[in-house]
Amino acid sequence: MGLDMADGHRSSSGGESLLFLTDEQLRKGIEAMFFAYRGFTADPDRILDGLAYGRAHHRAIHFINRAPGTTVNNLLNILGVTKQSLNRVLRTLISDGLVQSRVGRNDKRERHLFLTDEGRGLEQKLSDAQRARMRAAYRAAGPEAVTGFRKVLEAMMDPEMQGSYTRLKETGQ
Amino acid sequence: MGLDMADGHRSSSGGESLLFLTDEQLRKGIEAMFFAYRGFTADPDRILDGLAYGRAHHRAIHFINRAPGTTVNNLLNILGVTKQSLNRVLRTLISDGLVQSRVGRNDKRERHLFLTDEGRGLEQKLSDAQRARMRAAYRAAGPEAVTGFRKVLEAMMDPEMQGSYTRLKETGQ
DNA sequence: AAGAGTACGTCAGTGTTGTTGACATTCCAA
DNA sequence: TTGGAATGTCAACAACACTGACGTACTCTT
Repeated sequence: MGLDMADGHRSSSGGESLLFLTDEQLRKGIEAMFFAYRGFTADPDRILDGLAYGRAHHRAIHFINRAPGTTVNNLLNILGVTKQSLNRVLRTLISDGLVQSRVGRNDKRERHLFLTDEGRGLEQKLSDAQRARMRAAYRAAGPEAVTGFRKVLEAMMDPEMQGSYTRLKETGQ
Repeated sequence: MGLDMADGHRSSSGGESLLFLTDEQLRKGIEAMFFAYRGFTADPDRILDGLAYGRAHHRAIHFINRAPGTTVNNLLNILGVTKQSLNRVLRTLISDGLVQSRVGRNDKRERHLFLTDEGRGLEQKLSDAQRARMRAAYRAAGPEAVTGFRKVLEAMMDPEMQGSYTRLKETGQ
């Protein structure tokens, strides 16, 4: 009961080599996610530290760049935070001249969000850093590993988020 | 310059199929990490919500369970936060009777940390939830994908954290 | 034209989690 | 035994999430 956890899934029935589903394997995966996510955010965090921004600003900038003209509501769904929380971030980005907010043409209640040149500048800096690490990891692991990596991550998302992810992947709108 | 980013790595030289290193592929990986991490923490977060605890408490409980008798300093290095931040979390866990802190025998400055029965109970509940999602993802993706998944994640960690990860993996202390 | 509903912004209050700074205790080595 | 290093604790503060309530502007339905 101490360290060795009940290992209820080792070689259950069938002869299908389900060893990769043991609790030990799963725990390794959990810890790998934890440590890897730290590395994943470390480089952008260092850049943001100098400025008055945080991870929340990075996320907003990333997705506005990804889907220019997106509405506040849209962004809200993607980021999964409250509008009050997002608003605080957007307010600073807009007043600092990194993001521009335009009133909708069809529906004037909506605000469409765009990066300014300055905003794109910061986005580049951040995503260059993040891509560099991702590229190194991809290169070290090889193409097949990358396929598996993405497969597992997609299966780990909440279904609605799988939707957001796929939609972004396909259309970019 | 809007959506389609400069794609400086497509089929560079050699004939080695480096298509998996395009900026587009990297960006997909980045977004996959973002959405997947949300799913990864969602289930434990829901459980913690009811109690007065957060993600930091979960992390502490996880690694104390993983390495019983670990010192505060040890835990500090693994978690990558300041000792003051960890201390607040430990204080509530100890006063709530989930964690026990014993003064070191050799070095009385050190505190060795253990889960109580109650602490182990919560740990089980949390890790059951997290493992269930991980298991579903693993099963959906298949064994080869899992190998690739872990490979990429390990390459993404900071080197020091690779150390912590491997050490945990091998010895379990 | 009136009323209901939607999209966005804001104010106020709260909780978790990170930070720095100051400080007490303990150990070890000069 | 004294000074420095290691370890852990307390206090105050900042970032960023949350809820709840409200105001404004606009759209859609009847």
